[in-house]
Amino acid sequence: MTITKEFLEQPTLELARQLIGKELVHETTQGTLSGKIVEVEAYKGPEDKAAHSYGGRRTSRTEIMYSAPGHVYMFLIYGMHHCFNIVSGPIGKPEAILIRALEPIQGIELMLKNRFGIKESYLRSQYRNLTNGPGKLCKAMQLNMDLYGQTLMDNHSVSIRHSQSVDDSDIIRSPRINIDYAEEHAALPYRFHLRDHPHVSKA
DNA sequence: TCAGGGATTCTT
DNA sequence: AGAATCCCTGAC
Repeated sequence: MTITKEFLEQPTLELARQLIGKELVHETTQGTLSGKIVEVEAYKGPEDKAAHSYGGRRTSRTEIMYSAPGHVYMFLIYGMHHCFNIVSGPIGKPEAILIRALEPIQGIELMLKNRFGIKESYLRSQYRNLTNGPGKLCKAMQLNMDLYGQTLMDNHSVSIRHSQSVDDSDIIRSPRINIDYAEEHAALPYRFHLRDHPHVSKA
């Protein structure tokens, strides 16, 4: 069962928490790809120095963050890697949640092909390395700039499904990764991940 | 118009 | 620890 508008309208930090354990699904022409969300980070709009929308920055890149929750915010980082984000918060408040790691569920062979181009024997050893980072999961799941501005709801190619619920005691909250430039906001506990899960990004 | 830097990943 | 690699942003 797919998530609802009401689910997406939760405050950003609660939505981030609730996304842990959900299944991210991408229907491609080559098949269905999906994975369980095991790590996310919240970016809280104008008042968060780590956010692209800090200070109300509103450009063609960040524009979608000002729209309704549930839109897809894609961006390219370091000239090479895509990152997949879900717009959150009320309309006009530019918040978003970065999906940082998945546990592969469906379409694992295609994901391996997308990531490494190869080969059955290579598979097993690389399984844990398939989607354990924001750029890696985009490559594996074929998430790219074409998805910018899509909605997670209206029968688009990307969606999120409910799965088994996750207990609070299995979730770790900690500071976000690679945002040293955010000064006093670098220490905010806006990262959520499953405890001891092998597909959480290392850092 | 242009220089600087980045919500990363892979290799050395 | 350093490279790859290029779009976005803000300043000039």
